[in-house]
Amino acid sequence: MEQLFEALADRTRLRLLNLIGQGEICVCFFTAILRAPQPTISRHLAYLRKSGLVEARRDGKWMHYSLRPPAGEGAARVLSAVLKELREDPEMQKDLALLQKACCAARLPRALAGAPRPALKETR
Amino acid sequence: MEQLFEALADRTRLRLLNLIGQGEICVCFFTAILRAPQPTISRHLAYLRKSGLVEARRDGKWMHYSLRPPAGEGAARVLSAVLKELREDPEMQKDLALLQKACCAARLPRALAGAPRPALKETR
DNA sequence: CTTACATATTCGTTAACGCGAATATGTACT
DNA sequence: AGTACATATTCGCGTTAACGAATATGTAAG
Repeated sequence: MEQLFEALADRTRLRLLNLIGQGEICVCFFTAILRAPQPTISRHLAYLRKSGLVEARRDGKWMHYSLRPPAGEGAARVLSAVLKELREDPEMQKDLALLQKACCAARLPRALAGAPRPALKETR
Repeated sequence: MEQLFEALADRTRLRLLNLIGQGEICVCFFTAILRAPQPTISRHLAYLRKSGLVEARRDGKWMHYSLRPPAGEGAARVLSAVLKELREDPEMQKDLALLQKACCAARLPRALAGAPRPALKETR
């Protein structure tokens, strides 16, 4: 349980989780949306992977990350309360807006040209 | 929000919160139940106080700590989910059992003689 | 096989954390 | 004032975490 909170005790990781909560997303979108250096993103994703919160899937050159709901029922309830609460934060909302925009744009910005679009769940 | 999780990312603090969730308790009970050195307990309580999760009340020589529910509705929901989940952990259950015992014992152990008994909420 | 690109990992440094030991503060009692 | 007790704080240390910079891995394409 502390391990869960260690994983959540970092703003970058919370922003990543907030995005991953929307569906399966590949790394290049994270770096574009968070505007953080790629090694930083990669390290935090590795951290989340080791803590069991997310899982990765390789697709050619791209790595897609998605949420892996915790095994225990209680931990799962905690996590979903966290994800819900995150959406109250202005920066998190901005991140989500950027993700929506990137997802639906007719042409992706040059930094993302060719990248597979994230598969977002339908928004409630 | 990260600050909340930094506070939760430590086993000692989780054990303290688990106990404080039962009602207002004074420091000597924490040291007796967790069997940890007094400065350690005191430091972690200070940490929780600074993070706004608990508040302290002086009563003569004794300091009583109690839960301070987070301001935001979402954060409050997260915390209560956490507290509920904590009770699944064997060590946390053991701590609660020791607390109950200390609270209802006819005579307190010598280490706690004279200490004000915690005011536990009724158990559901 | 070389290049290009997406992603991951390593290295070195700096900052924060948790702890034990020692000490300080605050309160009650005499 | 002086002692006893409950609690808080400080100090020094080893461990861990995050970061930028550099480099390595893996895959696709020519």
